[in-house]
Amino acid sequence: MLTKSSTELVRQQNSALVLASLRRHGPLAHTDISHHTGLASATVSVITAELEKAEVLERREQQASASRGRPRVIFGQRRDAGYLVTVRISSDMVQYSLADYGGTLLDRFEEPRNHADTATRPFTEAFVAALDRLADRSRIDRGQVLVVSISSKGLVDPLTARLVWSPVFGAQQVDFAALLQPPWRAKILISNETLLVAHAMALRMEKAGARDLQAVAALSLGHSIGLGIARFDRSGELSVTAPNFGHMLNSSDGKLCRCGAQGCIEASAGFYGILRTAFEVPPDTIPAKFVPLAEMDKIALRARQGHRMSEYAFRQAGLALGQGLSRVVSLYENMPIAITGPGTRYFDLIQRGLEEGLAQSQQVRLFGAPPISVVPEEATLVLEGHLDRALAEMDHDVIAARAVGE
Amino acid sequence: MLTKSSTELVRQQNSALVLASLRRHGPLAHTDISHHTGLASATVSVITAELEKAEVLERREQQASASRGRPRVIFGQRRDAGYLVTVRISSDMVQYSLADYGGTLLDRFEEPRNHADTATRPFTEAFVAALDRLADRSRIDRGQVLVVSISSKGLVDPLTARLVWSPVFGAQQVDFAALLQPPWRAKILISNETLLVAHAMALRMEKAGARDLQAVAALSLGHSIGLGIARFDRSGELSVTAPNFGHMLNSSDGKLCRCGAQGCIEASAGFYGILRTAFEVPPDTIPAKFVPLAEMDKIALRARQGHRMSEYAFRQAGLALGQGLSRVVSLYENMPIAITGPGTRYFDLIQRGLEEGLAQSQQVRLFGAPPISVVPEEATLVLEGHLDRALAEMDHDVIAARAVGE
DNA sequence: GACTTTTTTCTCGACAGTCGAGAAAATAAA
DNA sequence: TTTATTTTCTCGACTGTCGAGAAAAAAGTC
Repeated sequence: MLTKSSTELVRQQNSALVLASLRRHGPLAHTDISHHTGLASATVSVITAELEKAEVLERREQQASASRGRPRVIFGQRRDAGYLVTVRISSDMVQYSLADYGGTLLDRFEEPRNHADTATRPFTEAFVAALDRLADRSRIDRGQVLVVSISSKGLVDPLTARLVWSPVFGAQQVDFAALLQPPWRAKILISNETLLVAHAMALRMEKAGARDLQAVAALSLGHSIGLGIARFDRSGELSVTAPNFGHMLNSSDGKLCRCGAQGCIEASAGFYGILRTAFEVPPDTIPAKFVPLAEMDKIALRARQGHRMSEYAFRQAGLALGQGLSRVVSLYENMPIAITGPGTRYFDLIQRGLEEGLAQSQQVRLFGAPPISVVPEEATLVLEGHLDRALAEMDHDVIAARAVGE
Repeated sequence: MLTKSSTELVRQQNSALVLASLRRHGPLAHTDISHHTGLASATVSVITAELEKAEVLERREQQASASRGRPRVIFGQRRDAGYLVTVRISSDMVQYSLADYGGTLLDRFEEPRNHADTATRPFTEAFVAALDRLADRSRIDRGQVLVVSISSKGLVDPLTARLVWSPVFGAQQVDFAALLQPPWRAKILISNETLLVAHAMALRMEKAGARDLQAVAALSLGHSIGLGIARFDRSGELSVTAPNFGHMLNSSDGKLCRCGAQGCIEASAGFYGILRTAFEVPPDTIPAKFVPLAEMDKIALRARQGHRMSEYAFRQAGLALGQGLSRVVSLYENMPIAITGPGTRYFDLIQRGLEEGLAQSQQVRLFGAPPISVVPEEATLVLEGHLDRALAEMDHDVIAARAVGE
């Protein structure tokens, strides 16, 4: 159902536009804002004045007044308007970061995890302690942290802010919102990790000036397989999803996946799947909990030296990925695909199978194979995604707060 | 990118809201419009007055003034505010319908097609002649037809209004816009047939009061296999797509599809695929151009009587569909699935395989199988979809016209 | 150092839109 | 004929955007 519009919503939309253009282009002068947003100068004045009064924007003097004329007044986010924490959960460590409203990283540390340990209790305790540590070290009032953005591999329910299924905790759910007691009042965002990568890739490509960009997919290769899809909807807004790609049925080959099903893509293309094939272990063997990169490197080395079974294992992984991606483009549309994650270092071994798998479908035969790029720096992308989503959320809240009179 | 908002856009949005509520609930009084849209009474007055002046709405006296008080003034669409034509192209016939702005069907006829005939020329000539015939028979000025909505199975490019790949014309494209010479000024809409079914199903379910409805999929079974997905996006608007489901890779079983690829779902689950398996024809045999329903009925009869190969053929079809649907819910989300098309009459033979195929994926194991319903009246649904899309387009144009001062 | 030029920001009045309250209209019941 | 009831219509207040031009603030010019 459509909803009614009103003059107040107009202001909200346009305020959001001003904040968004400041996010994209950095601090801007009145004139530039007007130019980027398409709003009349007078309108920009009213909006910036309001955001200034709300202590969200601040004026900065222009450093070198290059040209003559009245000097520009540059508006920028007040860094202390709020803070955000990002938490990146992976199987072997948890990374905590603190950033301000300007998007500047203030603090960061990692805590190793024991991947054998699947209990949630030690984790939740460490989580609360880590947040306290972040706040204390930077001397930030806990109430000033407005968003905590959490990412993990696996399935996520953004509405209830819970992990539905993760490789780390399985089906055990963690209610993050309940962990943050009163001095804390942050909103919890929870996202699939590869969703954040796709989000960041879409931002990068948009910034790089890809004009007719419709959608981008990110594929993360590692112990598990993740996919994120970022699409610009009709209204031009970015909407990202993390389909259950790793556990989508690939083929009824009986390969046991650690999720308990058989024939998942991950059972062929995840590190444990590659290892199993390379060592000719029966496909219904329960998968290894964790495969160190060093172990994978060894298999890759053998494959590059011509060892048949190792070569075959990587090729089969590529095939499963290619077939899976062909299904993605069949069910969505052709879109550029960015491959990230630790598995990118074996891309040479995977590529052939991947292309072969892609080529089998009508979609690819008709429209050609989607452009594939390899972007190894996954961690950077994840952080970019975290920041953009958390800051957008904060902007949104700032604007909504005006309505109830803050 | 977000776009700026303005008071004019507010009026557009709210006018659209009024027209949409009139579409959903039929002719309404001032008070009811206000209630349904949430707009203030005064606002409704201004909007209806404007639409009345634009000759889009008309006042109708209330028939039986049941209660006392000032009698209500009912607003309804002026039927003569514009007309639309729907064209449904299928392999054996083309159906033309004419409807008015109120959504009432005025005329309809069908023209048989020779399915052996894949040339576009005879078709385009018949198309133009049929449109002339519709206009003449109902004595409607050609300029009054504002939308021509065309549907076919296959892949469609809505932007250029062309069929990209259809079972009827293969890769030959038809430029419909070029066919309509000046007295005609209708806008061409072109949609995949099953997309319209999904659209109509979403409308029906919304009307039936499904509150938390996120998405619906429609699966059409016949000589070819079609899928449509209708989703309510964040803004609550319905967005529908027609993924290339029928030609998504199912498995590398070497079954030749009529699209030229191997292993498509259609090659197992389309009528020609079922026939091929039932008759134990080698899977790389070039598929039959057309399988009469009577022929399929015979195979189904044999299957129901226990003939092993026929039973197996249907079961394999179901398996391919189930596996395909499991991939759909893995890549999108769990959603109700409505099955339509001539193939629904064999649903009893397909069901087991379908459920088996679905059950293999983690998504289904975690969230359960999506609810499946059988809705045989495909033609009705297609028309409903046509009407809703065409009328929405007309409403949209009416409102946009105000901006340039009509 | 006073004036001019240039550039930017700020301010004002006009215009478009929504909203709530209450007046006006139109009917049935008393 | 009057009253009660229901609906539509109208008016003034409020919020918002926009264009034009005034005001501000610097550098250049004589």
